[in-house]
Amino acid sequence: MSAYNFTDIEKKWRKIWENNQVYKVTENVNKPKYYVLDMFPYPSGAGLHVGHPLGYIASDVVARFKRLQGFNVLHPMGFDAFGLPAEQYAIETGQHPAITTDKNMQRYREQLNNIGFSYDWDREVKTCDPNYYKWTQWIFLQLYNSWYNPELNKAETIENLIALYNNGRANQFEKPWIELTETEQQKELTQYRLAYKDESFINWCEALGTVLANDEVVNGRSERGGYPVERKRMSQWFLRITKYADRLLEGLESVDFPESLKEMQKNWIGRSEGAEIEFEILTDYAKNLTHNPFLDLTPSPFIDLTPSPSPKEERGADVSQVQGGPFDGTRYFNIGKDSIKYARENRKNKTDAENLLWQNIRNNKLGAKFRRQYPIENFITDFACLAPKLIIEVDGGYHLDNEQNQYDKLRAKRLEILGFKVIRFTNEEVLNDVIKVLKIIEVKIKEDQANWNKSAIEQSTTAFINEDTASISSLGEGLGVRLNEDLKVRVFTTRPDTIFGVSFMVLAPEHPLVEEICAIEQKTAVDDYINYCKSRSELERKSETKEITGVFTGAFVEHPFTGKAIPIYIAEYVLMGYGTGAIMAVPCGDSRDHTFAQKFGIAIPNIFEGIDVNEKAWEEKTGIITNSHCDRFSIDGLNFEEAKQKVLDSLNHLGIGTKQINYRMRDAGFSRQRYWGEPFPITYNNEIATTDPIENLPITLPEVKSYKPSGDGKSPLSTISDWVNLPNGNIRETDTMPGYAGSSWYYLRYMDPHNLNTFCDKQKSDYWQQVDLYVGGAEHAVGHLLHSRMWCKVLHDLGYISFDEPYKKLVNQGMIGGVVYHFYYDQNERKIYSDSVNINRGNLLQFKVPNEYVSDDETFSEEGIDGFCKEFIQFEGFEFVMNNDKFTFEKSITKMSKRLRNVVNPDEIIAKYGADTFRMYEMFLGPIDQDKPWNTKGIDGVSRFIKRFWGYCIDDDGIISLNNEPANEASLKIINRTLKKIAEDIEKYAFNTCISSFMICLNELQAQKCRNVDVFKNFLIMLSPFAPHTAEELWSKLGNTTTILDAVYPAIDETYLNDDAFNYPISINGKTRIIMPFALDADASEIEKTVLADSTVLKWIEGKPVKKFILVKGRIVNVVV
RNA sequence: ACCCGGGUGGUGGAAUCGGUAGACACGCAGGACUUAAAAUCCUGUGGCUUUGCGGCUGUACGGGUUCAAGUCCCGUCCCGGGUACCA
Repeated sequence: MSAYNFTDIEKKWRKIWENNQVYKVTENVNKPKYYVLDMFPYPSGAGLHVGHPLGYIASDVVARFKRLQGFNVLHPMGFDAFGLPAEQYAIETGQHPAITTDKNMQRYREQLNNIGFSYDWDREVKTCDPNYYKWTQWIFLQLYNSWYNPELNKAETIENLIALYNNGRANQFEKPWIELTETEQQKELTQYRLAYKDESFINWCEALGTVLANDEVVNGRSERGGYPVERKRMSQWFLRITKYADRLLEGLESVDFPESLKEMQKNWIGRSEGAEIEFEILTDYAKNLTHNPFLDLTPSPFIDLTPSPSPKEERGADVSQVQGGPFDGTRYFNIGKDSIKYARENRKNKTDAENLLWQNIRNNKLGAKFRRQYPIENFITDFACLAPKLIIEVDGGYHLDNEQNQYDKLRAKRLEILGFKVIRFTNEEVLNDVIKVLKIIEVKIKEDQANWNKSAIEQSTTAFINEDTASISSLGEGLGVRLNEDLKVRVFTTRPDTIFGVSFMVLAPEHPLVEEICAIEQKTAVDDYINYCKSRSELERKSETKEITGVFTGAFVEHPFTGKAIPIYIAEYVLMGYGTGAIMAVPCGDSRDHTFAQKFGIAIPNIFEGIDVNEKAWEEKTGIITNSHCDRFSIDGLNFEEAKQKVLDSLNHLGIGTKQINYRMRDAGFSRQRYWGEPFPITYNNEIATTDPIENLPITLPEVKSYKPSGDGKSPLSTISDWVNLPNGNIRETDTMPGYAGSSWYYLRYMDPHNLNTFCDKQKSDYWQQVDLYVGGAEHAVGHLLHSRMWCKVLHDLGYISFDEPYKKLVNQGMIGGVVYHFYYDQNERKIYSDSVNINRGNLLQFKVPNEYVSDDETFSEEGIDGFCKEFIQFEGFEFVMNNDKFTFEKSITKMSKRLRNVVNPDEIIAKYGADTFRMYEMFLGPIDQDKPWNTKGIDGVSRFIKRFWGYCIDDDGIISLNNEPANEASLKIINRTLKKIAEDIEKYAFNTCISSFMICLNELQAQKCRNVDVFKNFLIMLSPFAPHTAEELWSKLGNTTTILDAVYPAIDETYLNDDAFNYPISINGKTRIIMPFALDADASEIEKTVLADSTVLKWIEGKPVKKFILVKGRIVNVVV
């Protein structure tokens, strides 16, 4: 046979393919389209390693296969070219990142071409190319100029929002829109823009004078150099991705992603459904405490919450405090602070009449929840019931005054507009015959009860709240002034069903209420605790073993059902950034609350039937609720779902709780204080952001003397004054965009890569539509994939593209690992331990060592140690604890990375075995989505296969040794079956079994001595996606003048797929004993007769009676005796 | 701690619906060719047992359902990934 000279063959065809532009693709409406996309690489200096191509090969196989099937296949490649390594290299060497990046891209392209991918390089996309990032900037402007309209549930242009303001939509400044200054208008709009600026924390490293990315920070120190890192507050760009939380979640239903990846995205978004519940604060009562309340909740000593009434006092119900004209019905006011204080005063100094009435109507005594001194709009009502909407006023003497009378009338009118009924009593009426008064109230409640339908209640709970605050507070953004904030703690809980298990409340130490509610006696303790929290760095908070800490505030809330007083604590374990920053603690149902209760000696009321919660909380959502009732309400005997619903309904009736959905996901930071990224098309005029007009795009990166950050936390761009300071006096934004900006939409640019007028022509995106198959690593599960999904939805909402999910199907290729060596070290003792040194590694930190410091015998030579310490100066002066005078590493398999320098280069493999063998071997390694360590051991098997295939088709003189001798039945069977199997397996992305099938097919054909040229032509076609060079060479040797790329995947001849006989395994009692052939259409009774007459079968039956005879056609026979 | 994956020979891994466990390879052992080596080809290769035919056993472990379980159910252990005082 003529030797299989892969080097020549591969070189030859690569050249021909390139010259003939065989991979060029254009929109062709006559063919169905298929879009196969790889996650484009970041062109690092280290070049490709063997892990990269795994996914690329898989997608290339699919692309080539789809082409054989007649699809118009888009299979592009490009580079995610902005990034930190090039910038760091620039800082070190002064080399412009564009130059290094360019060089690296060149090298990548070469390496990729060596593997024989079918990319249309005409469509190459480079994110650092101004012609590309022009459109990244343009999309940013679309984000900036859009807002998310919750009514339409989609993004729309900011002009629509401005129009709403012009039509009287409320704003935070409480003035008509046209009266706002531009700064105020922009401030208002900033709350809605999909791209906005806000203050937030960054990782600041003083020693390096730079901002660090999260993964550049290791254990609270900079990865490079190990310098301390602190959190610094800076103004940063954000993308309002949280508005898309629900749609990103819903969208997952419509796409074919791996379950685990969907799960990750779901967790990241972290939607949790629950309720927000208000608890009224009883600040004053703590002062009267004489004994520890926590151990003594039932029966509560605080059931009577009324302190001795103070002398009557004329309240100035105080028209003067009402700002502006109160009755025009269009403007809303938050209640003034003084009014609230005043309301509190009144709570303390109740009139006798009010007290009497209060004692008789509180705690749902009349079947409805009343509150005292309840502010509605700018009024303070004596008693208010939100459902039914009822207000009871008890009048003192001054109400007889004429002016006041007038005012009362007007106020009653306004309250009626809001849907409230006002009943008015005099002090005397109440004091003389409270029973009569109560009856009147009860009748009113009953009258209204008929109308207690849900929608009415929903209205009632929102109508009296300032529209602006309502929308904001429901989004959990904590902006604006909330009505009644001073009087209530709002908590978020996913377990409203456990409300009777509440025995304390916890606020985050940063909670704004803390200062206000804190009792004087507790002030010192609370301040100390807050200071303690502040002093603790992020590092300490995270690394320290989770010990629960906290402190009592001295304040209480009232339990909405039982009326008992519940102490309020502050504790670090409640985070200000999630939910409302406050929780109702249920120690019997939450382990953290349980620990806390135990530590602070708080009661642990048990509400779970038959479950012991003394030692441990019961966190399951199963079981029956008990001990959960008050006078008029009970959820005893209900399960989780029922109880939750009932409590929610009731809270809703009472107007103190609403269903609430919270998300863990935060808005995405979009600012980097770096050089090598897209500049923002934003300038500032007196702090007001102005967008660059589209015709000015791209805003290109200027040349800069030093790539070092400015040292004050700003990007190097800030040092170029003639770039920063524009002729018109505006100042340019000096942040740059993060790495994910460019990669969030690149799949669209491939469709129309050279368009100078738009990011992607709609006609083209309408043709190519979604990516049919997207292949890439799972490490992008949340970052890149969520961002590009969001961008896609925004572009869709704004009408630029017609689909709202970018990727139809996603396959995660597994990681190909490399060997990594590591050691354990003790930061305090300053010691580094060798392998097999007997020490508890549990308390030590691990450090992975670049491979170059490790010699073949896995030891660390003396020189190695020196070099190592020079590079990793944080270990300078550490003692190396040896084992038998040797330092040995521990070994593991990890992701190949430039940083660990354990990279295996594909070029070497290709030089030795050829690209086709390399391609097939990577596919043969195992399922595409599985992680596997790289080893070259098995490659010989694939290499032999290709050589054998070659040698079987080509004789010693290099002449085709296939012929026209008709193929026999067996050969036609195997080739047809393999054709079917390969097609099926590719659709299933089971590439490893494809390779096995090829081997089996060749083995059989060889055994059958089949050299039929048609059989082998078919073989070549199905082999070509995997081994394109070899297939093409043999294809042309067979006399074909067109490329095998344009061949048609052979039709499968069904007649060869079905056998007419089958070798039945005959088992007796489930154990296979012999094999007997039967025709597939053989009669069942015939088979039974024959089987039971067989001597071997008889032997195993041992004369026992046959109980059952099971025949599964084409599968098995089982005889049960 | 929680949520996802996964656990099959010396190794990588096969095994549509529950239906012959270990396909296809690597490695190893023996043989052929060769002066020799490489390459190539042939034979064998889960474990235990038996001279042999054969038998027993076997898919992390323990139970269960079934005529039949790697596959389904319950419990346990281990490995990998993700997330985390998220209420």
